[in-house]
Order: sequence, then C-alpha cells, then structure tokens
Amino acid sequence: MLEGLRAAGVRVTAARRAVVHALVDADDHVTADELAERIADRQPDVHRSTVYRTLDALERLGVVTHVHLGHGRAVYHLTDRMHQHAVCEGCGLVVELGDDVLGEVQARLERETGFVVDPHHFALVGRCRHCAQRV
Amino acid sequence: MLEGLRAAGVRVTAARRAVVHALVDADDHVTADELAERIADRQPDVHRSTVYRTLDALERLGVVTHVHLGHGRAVYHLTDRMHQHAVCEGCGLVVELGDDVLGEVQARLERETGFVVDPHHFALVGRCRHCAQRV
DNA sequence: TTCTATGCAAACGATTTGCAGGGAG
DNA sequence: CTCCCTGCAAATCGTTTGCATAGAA
Repeated sequence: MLEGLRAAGVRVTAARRAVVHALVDADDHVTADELAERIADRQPDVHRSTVYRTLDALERLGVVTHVHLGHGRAVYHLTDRMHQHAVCEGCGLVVELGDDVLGEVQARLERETGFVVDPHHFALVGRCRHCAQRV
Repeated sequence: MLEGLRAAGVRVTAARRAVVHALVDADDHVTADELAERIADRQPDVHRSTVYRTLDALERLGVVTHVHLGHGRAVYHLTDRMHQHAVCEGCGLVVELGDDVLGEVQARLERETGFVVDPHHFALVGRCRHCAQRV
C-alpha cells in the first residue's frame, strides 16, 4: 500500500506510515482523533491536522473511505473492508450491515426518480434492539 | 399552535411568534440560519441563538422536526409535513420521498437484527439524475 | 411578583487552512 | 535542488451555553 502511494506520486513519510499502520491495526469505525491518539503513543509529534490531511490523501487514492455515523463524528476504514452501517442514537452502537441492505430501495429509486443512493457515505440511524425497547 | 405552546406552559413571545410564522410560510427544508434571516427582515433584533432555542422548544413539544441533510446543515419543518428526504451530494438538490421508501428494509432489519431504523432523522445521500451522469 | 426567554459574546467540537520551515525524491 | 509534506496556530461552520436583564403570566 505504501508502495502504491509512491507509485501515485505521493511521498511516503513517517507520519503517513504511522497513519497507514494505525488504520490496518484498527478494528473498524475509528475516528480521525482516535487514530491521532493511537499514533501519538509512539510518535507524539504527528499532529492531528496531518492525520486529517493524510486520511484525505489516502481517500483520494481510493484506499480509505469515511462514513458519517450521525452528528459530527466521521469514522474511517480501509476501502476493501467496506460495508454499510447502522448507528444507534441511544447508545452509539454501530451495527455492521451487508452491502446489499438497500438493494431493492436503491434500484427502485433509481428507476423511478433517477436518484442514485450512496449507501456507504452516511449510516442509517435508529435504535438498537436494547434502546428501542426503552423509548 | 401558539395556544398549544401556552397550554404546555411555554411562554408566547414576539420571537416565538416570528419563528412559528416563518416556519409556516416556509417551503420546506429551511435551515435555522435561513429562518433567522427571514425573521430579521421584520424583526432585526431576534438573535440566531433565540431561533435555535425556539426551534428546540418547538421540537420538544413535537410540532417541529429537524432533518440532517448531510455535512452540517440541518433543516426544519413542521412535524405534520413530515416526509423522507434524499440529498444530492453534487448540487445539493433535496428530493422529497414518500414515507414508505424504506418500508421493506426497515421491516427486515427489525426482524433480523432488532434494529429500528429512523428514516426521518437523516436523509439518504447520493446523486440526483443530473449529477449521477457526470461522475 | 416570579421565573422563563432573550440578546450578546464567548465556547463548542470537528475539521480545514495559511504560513514558513523540514525532508522525500 | 525542488516541491511536497509537516507542525503550529488560527480560522471555519453550525450550534450551544453562561450571563445579566427584559418581559410574559
């Protein structure tokens, strides 16, 4: 992957190596800040803004994708680990969904209105099994 | 509606009257800032924060609902004009959808995982007919 | 009179940007 | 040697909050 960067004319630096490693190590659903914290354990001088800029660069290369889980917080993951998300507004639980949950809806919407839904960029929101009961 | 406020133990003030009128007059999908601007035409001393606080109060009473249309901007509308939204990430176009678009998906998700989707709080994102073509 | 609602300014959280210096190629 | 990348500080955007006062009931 780092070689891929170099091939794309992007420079490979210590900060970028750190971001890539942190991403590979991460269980999914990491925020930029969480990544920055984890990186700071070993490289305290990697600045938050660099993490953002690196994530941005990786995203433009197509190897990283971000998802909005609701108010504010966006999470990042490797593109090849792509899947859809549902977020509980009660407890914040993130449910991973198959890539096809919206299949029929997407198809019908496109056929009828021409609108092409991007099911990955924003999570579905709602209430998980537990929180749904105590509303 | 204003009487409803009074009945709920909430005070009816000039600012609140203005917000309610602006909401009623508005074609859907108004941001808090847009409301504040429109109100400022006639009552320049109604502060943005008051608009936010009033919308919040109206929302707690159940007569107003807000929807997140993507990055940042939230839009408000009267609860009885409720419907689902799809937003184009290319041009910002807001498509109004019936209340049932996600019906099957919602049902299946709840049956299989217990997750109850709230299809109103966040819009579906994607690309409208026109923007979908030039990607 | 009482206590909620308001204006103002300042704080907020997540992210972005301008700048001058540092380091990859 | 050239430019991209970085750290830092400051700016941004949408929204919220603390405060002392105006005003609804």
